[in-house]
Amino acid sequence: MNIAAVIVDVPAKQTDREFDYKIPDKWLGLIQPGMRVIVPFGPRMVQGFVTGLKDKSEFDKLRQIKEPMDLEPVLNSELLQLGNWLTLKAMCFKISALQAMLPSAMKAKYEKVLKVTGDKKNLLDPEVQRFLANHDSISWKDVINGGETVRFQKEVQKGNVEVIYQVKNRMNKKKVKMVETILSVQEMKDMMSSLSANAKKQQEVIQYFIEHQEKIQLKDLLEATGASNSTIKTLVDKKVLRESDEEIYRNPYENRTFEKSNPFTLTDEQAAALSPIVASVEKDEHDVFLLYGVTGSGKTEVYLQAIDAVLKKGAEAIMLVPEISLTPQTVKRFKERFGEQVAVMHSGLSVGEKYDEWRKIHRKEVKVVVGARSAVFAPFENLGLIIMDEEHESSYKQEENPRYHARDVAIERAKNHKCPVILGSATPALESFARAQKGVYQLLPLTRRMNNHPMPSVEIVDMREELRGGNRSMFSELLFEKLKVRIERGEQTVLMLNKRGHSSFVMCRSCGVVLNCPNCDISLTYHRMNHSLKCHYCAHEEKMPSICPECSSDHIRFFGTGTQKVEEEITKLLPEARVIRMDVDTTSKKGSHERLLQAFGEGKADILLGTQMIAKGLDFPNITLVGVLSADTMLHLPDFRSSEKTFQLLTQVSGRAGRHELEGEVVIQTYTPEHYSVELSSYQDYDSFYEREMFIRRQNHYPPYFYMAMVTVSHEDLMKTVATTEKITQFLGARLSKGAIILGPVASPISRINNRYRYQCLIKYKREPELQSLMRSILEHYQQETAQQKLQINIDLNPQIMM
DNA sequence: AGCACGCCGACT
DNA sequence: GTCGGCGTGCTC
Repeated sequence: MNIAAVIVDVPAKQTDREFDYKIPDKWLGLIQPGMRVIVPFGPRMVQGFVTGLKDKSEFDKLRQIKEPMDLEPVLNSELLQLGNWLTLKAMCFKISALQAMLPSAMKAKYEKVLKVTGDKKNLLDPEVQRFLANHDSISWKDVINGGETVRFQKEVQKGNVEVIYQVKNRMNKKKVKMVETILSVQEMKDMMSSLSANAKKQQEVIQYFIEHQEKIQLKDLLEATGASNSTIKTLVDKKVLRESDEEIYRNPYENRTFEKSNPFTLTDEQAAALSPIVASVEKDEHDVFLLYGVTGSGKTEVYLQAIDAVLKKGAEAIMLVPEISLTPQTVKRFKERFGEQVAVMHSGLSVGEKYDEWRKIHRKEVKVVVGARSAVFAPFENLGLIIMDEEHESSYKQEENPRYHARDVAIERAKNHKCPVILGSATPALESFARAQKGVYQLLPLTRRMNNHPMPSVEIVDMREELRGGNRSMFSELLFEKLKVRIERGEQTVLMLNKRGHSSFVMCRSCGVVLNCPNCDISLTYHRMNHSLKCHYCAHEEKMPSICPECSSDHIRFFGTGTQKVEEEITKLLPEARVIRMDVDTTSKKGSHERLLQAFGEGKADILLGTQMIAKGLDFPNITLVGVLSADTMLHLPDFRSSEKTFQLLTQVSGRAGRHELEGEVVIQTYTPEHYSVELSSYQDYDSFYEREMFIRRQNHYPPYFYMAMVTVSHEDLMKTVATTEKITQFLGARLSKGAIILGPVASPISRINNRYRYQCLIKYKREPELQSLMRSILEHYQQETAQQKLQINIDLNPQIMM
């Protein structure tokens, strides 16, 4: 077994297969499947994953593995197999699937360095010598930036300079310097007397080690003794002390303490939901449970106790939460119950912190991981349970390659491990609820709120009426009155502005022109910070004009009610109200999300104003009013799921009110009060919504009645884009069954991004066993053109967003 | 993806 | 006659 099959880090169709390498004798037995290695590939070095070992290769001129990057496999056999599954499911390259399962810190960083060969320095072109100054190596990037490529290439040809390809980890293990003594106490005491009298600091350090023999961090030792680095160095040279580097974990929760919490007594409903889960955990059975519980019904406690059962049998659990709700509140509940056994994975952590949390899992130092989408790949080997909270959330679908849905991955992994999956939601995705109805998933309902708190009362305000009544502000009279009362009573309010759809776009009031991005067919967004206009799809940015570029009128201004504008209006109307605003602007800095929520929780504000990000996971006892400023902004998006999304969002945000002793009220402002998703969300009536929406889905042949696949084609040339999409559409039309519905080619809802036109073709189908291979052959057919970046073809086998 | 190789046009 | 443009094909 001295040959390794390796998937190299070159995401291209032609290299999307195993390459064989000889394992050098010194690494024999050490190199295992699942390890990352550095291998020569053509003229350069690349990272690769060992996927298998063998004795023979079809290929006879094998090259050798240069070196391993890991001492132990980073992907176990289950994850390697999952990688193959993911490759098929997401139609991505094998390398992309493997890399998606690891923290980004483990992606390779490549550097090309030029180094002067041996003693050839004085043979170099004087210009080259000058450019090198007194270094004997230089990064290729610097050579390009300095415009010296030609001269250096000549030197390379002459053999005066050699090219070195380096492959490095993106992130290193964090290390600290430790100091310890290598002498006995007696030896140190002897030493003390022989030291000269003016070596005061050395004496103090030795005295310290006479009193404490343990290893200590250099930093702490310096602090404790007042000695300096040079003193320590002297003592190291005198062979009194020894310095060493020790790996440590970056700890994002360093300054937090978590008080141990104990399981609560469950309500009858909770207990009834928990028992089949525990039974399944104990019997090592694969089941999918849909925990369908109204907001505030105590789903989290069921999760916690289910995990408890998993830990009791010595297994591990993955707890998935949507990115946005990974607030300290959520983390806290898990850390309080399971203490040091919990690792946390979410985008708020730095690359290094994520890497360290991952290593804790890999080294089996933790048993539970709480994290967003990618945590579904946590390298546990004895998985006992996977939980997906708020399973309807769209953030579980990765919208870039590999386009996987964490729900599918969770179920696939649970099958491999013979363990249950819990999908939890107050407003399940229609696909999930339909499966529960069919008995594919097991439905576990929680119909009542904890301690029998009533559901909040919801009032819908028709904003058209308000306008007719002469109220042109963004607050209806009702909402404003209720808001005033809360402030008088010292209770808290959550105001949600559903900004998606149209944010603060800029329009001329004279000629009606809307300012669009020159590269993308999308309106520019006004940013107050630097008084500029930005495109959210490309990097385009321009100054806010003072006159309309079309008609030169100065009646140009930004529209759309941004959170900033709402905040200004509140300050005008209720100057005494303290407002915390949460949106992309105020939460972009690391940890600011947490800080703002904490401040609100501590009662430092009366109003929490924000976008969707405040709809989930908030659980503060003092919130008695929730206001939705405009419920219907996302209702009219060109997406068949927009009703579902609206219903879910309104129901979720309403659930923020009255979760504790105080009763809650909700005011929903809308221009379409008659729409069923607005109306039914006010009764929190998921079941009726489900019936209504399923009827529409059936009529229009949408999921869950049909599966979907979407092909998006983009090219700089509009005609080429249309023609290619047309060809693909015809190709599929001729080969798919009669039951398949093929829509297209049509322009994407965002018809141009970064000067590339976008067309799409949507396939709705019930059963197409050939679909995957047809899609593969499409990709293959256009391989050359896509490789040259002229053409882009994106295939999503389960699109969540129609853009 | 890189990178080498190789085949054609415009320069010393 | 050579330099350098980019299309073509390969990487164990």
